[in-house]
Amino acid sequence: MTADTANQENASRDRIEQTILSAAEQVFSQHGYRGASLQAIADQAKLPKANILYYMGSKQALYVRLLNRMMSRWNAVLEDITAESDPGQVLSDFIRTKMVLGQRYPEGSKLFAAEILAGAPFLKEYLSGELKEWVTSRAAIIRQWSQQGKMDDVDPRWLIFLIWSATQHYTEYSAQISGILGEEVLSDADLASICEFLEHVILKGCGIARTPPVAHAYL
Amino acid sequence: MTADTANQENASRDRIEQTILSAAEQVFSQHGYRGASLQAIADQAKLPKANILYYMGSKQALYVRLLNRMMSRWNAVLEDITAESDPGQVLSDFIRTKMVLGQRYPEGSKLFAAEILAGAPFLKEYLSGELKEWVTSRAAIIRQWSQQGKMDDVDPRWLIFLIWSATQHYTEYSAQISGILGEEVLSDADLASICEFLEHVILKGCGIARTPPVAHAYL
DNA sequence: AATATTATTGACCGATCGGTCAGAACAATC
DNA sequence: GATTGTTCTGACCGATCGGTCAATAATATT
Repeated sequence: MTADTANQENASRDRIEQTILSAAEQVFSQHGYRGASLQAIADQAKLPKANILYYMGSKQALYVRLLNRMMSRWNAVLEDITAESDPGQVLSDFIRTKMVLGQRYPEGSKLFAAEILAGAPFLKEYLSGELKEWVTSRAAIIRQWSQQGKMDDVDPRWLIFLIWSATQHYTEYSAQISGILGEEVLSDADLASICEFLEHVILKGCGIARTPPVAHAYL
Repeated sequence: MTADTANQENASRDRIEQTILSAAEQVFSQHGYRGASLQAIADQAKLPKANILYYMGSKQALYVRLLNRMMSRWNAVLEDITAESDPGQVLSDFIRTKMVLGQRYPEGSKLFAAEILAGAPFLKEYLSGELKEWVTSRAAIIRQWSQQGKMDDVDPRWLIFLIWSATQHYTEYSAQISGILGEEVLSDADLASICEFLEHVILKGCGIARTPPVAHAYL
């Protein structure tokens, strides 16, 4: 096997795997792990069912792989904040980043939500390990901001959960939002309006002076 | 059938139906409509599978019945607000009521969430009908509050969604919250702290002067 | 006591589940 | 062109799916 053909083969394999992962993400996110069937995933990917198993091994392996892919997308968020950071800037970015991630990977977000609803059987370890550390360390920094008088003395954990829930809501409850607003998908104007609202309420609610308004390219 | 025996029979029937509904709510809320099996529900209820179908007719009928029961619990929320109401009092109550409802009916809340995640196949009509009207009418009142200068000029729809998401989060993501906090269930002190936080941030964030602090019995 | 009604459930139905496997089809190496 | 290795997939497996049904048991009505 030459380097050329190896690359070609791998590229072909990658393309097929991406097709399967994308199809599986849709089905799993809608119906959860148990509710999803390999046949439904195969239909979505327009491949024979046996082909799915040939590439992914098993239903569980496919599911875990999707979870890991989604988790890895979150690694960069709020990675480099310090006690000296500007709370307004950081929280603004946090809100916008989470909002963009949700809009960019709606199926991944819903997949995560379904996993949590089922009691997080495959993510228990991650939640009580990595994610707990993530929250603890960020909470410590936010507490320092409060002590420095940069913001009100609120419980940082509840603040993080608030931003999580508020942003996640618009992807996971998209069916509800659409039904209520009467729009099939949120327009860019809606998204901008929502970001603006969340920043206004959360920053003001935490007693943070807003950083000078900059024109954000949030999508 | 005498009146006495009729009551007795109906009481017996009611008790069995409640057992089934409760068991089904647990299973459906964890695994969604497709992921739930009648056998799992029967095991949970400690009844033969055929008995479930004898009382409920079909899987779909059982599911729809659960959805309706959950929806009916929400009917009273924010029912009697007017342009003259005090925003601080109303939003405070809204936050606490939603928080209590989520804690009181965690399985029902999760059931609803799973239905929305699946694309709301059984609730599309409700969302774009009753619920849309509910939101529209409340939004109109909130807008009047803004015009009267009682609060900032924020989009009332985003405000309603914010309160929904923030409160719902603690029931639907209970597995995540537990994992991160390292507590199996939220303590009463945690709940009080969360309510306090949400009121502080949301009211202040909307420019609403807080109503004099009253000792609330929120659970 | 006899009869009618309702409640209960094991056995079974066709369909679908996740997963296996043998062999066809295809491509790379010699 | 023969050989080797990889990709692909129809056919099949036992288990489970939602649902039916006939029988039995229990209860009401007469």
